[in-house]
Amino acid sequence: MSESVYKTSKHRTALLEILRTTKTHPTAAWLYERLKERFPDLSQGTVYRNLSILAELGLVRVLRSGKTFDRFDADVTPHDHMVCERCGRVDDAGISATPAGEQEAARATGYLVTSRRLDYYGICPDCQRSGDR
Amino acid sequence: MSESVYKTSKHRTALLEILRTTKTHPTAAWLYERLKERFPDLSQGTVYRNLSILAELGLVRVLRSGKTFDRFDADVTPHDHMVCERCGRVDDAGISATPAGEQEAARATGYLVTSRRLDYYGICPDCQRSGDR
DNA sequence: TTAATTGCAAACGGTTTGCCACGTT
DNA sequence: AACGTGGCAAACCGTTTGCAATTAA
Repeated sequence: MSESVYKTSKHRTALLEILRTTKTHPTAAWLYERLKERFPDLSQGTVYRNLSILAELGLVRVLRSGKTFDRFDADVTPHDHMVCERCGRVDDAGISATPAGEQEAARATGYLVTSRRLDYYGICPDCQRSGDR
Repeated sequence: MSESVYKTSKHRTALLEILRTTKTHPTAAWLYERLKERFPDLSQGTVYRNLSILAELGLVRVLRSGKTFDRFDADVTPHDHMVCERCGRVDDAGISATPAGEQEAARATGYLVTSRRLDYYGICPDCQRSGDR
């Protein structure tokens, strides 16, 4: 996990491919199921290992969401997220709004700010429709 | 955990008190240690149970941070956070910046936005000082 | 050949939960 | 008496890791 020179691997390549053609910010479990279709004797460890390598390479973003499990995003350009508090779904919120307060916050706290994450929480259209509760 | 009418409890009261007089956004483990000083035969379950009750009552905010464990905040007014990527420390970022993009994002995605969380990531002053790596 | 990759299964670690005794109302 | 609360320990569950076999370079 230190100075490795990563070799290419079918699994990792396929994993990234799936991630890039998926807009739903999948969980590791979902990716595992999806990838297992192509590699029947795939193990969870492989998925987790490769996700962390992809994240290390900056090819994937880890969204540690409000729920207990992580979600992953192959779109590493800065953008915000909408998190549904009912069903846990995560959508893109479009272009990231004002980094306005960033400099101010950095100055006030003395932090060296390298990135930021903005998540909106609410109810997704589907859950609004299927009303109740 | 549904329609309970909570009774007062020394443990819960003390927990909230500690939380309110602490600016460091403690972890459950830290709170457990702290509270154990006052209640020597305290168990972890009690801390977790009470934290979740306090959260349910809106008296505490759960900051599911970039790290693997949660942090808790008794300041439930809207404000953002600075997360140190080196040591995991979490500070307040001061007054929350304008929710400028919020309406736009809500309109674009169809979400009913109820709240948002803005976290800045970077290096805290201490870690900047103790340089290296 | 050499080091990265994988499957497997056990381990990890923070959090949750079932059980029963105790405390509050 | 009725029911929330707490201690204890086991269970949970997403994730990590050690190991031996496999595979890419």
